[in-house]
Amino acid sequence: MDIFLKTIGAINDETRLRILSFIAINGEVCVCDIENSFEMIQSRVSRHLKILKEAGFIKVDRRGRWAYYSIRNPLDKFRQGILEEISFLQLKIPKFEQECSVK
Amino acid sequence: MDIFLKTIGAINDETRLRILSFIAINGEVCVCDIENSFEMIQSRVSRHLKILKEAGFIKVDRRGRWAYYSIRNPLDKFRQGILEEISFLQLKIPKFEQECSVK
DNA sequence: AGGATATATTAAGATATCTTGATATAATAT
DNA sequence: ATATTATATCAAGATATCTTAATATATCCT
Repeated sequence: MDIFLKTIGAINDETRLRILSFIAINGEVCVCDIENSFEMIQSRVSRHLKILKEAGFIKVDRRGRWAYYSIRNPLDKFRQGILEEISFLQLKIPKFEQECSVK
Repeated sequence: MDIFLKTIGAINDETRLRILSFIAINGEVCVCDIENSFEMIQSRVSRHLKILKEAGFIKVDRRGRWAYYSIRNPLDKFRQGILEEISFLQLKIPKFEQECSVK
């Protein structure tokens, strides 16, 4: 129940839908990639990633000073269905701008 | 997109999850049945029903002075999946108390 | 060690959602 | 027509969520 509302709450926000789609499309991305691609301030991105992670959609892999986020795998049927539904939406997803982790 | 967030927003509330389950379990129910069964004031019930209706989960059939709400049928795969998921939650659903439409 | 960089957390204001109580509407009953 | 009943809507306060700016933490580089 609690985790259900957490899951639903996580996708009840357009910013998070766009970030989630962005990750689904681009695979493993670090916080600064999202920051640069979406032109959002860091604390905002970080907060949304945390909510998506706690809702079970994404996982984080820390390597060096970077935190790489990606879709959790395997993903249960319910979240998978949600991801599919989100993929049908006409969300404005920015082009991937790699600025930090490779420079 | 808009309708997606409306759908998600509708189930992002425990009260509405319980009302939705109640309707799924009991079939056609009128506002006062929900009012009595849940011991909630009328305006609150009415508001939540409106949100669930606008999110595409339920429909209303007005007969006489009563408004009968029931699960929309047919229901698309996505909303169907959500309903199923909700049915797995251990929600406290009150016993159906029929007080008005038959008296 | 000290500085720079990437990310996380916190605090405060802005915005949205929920609840209640009051009022409006519409159908029925007298 | 007037009163009653069922439902819907509105307004105001309470609560939750989102955004930004500031600060904390942790890693890397020299």
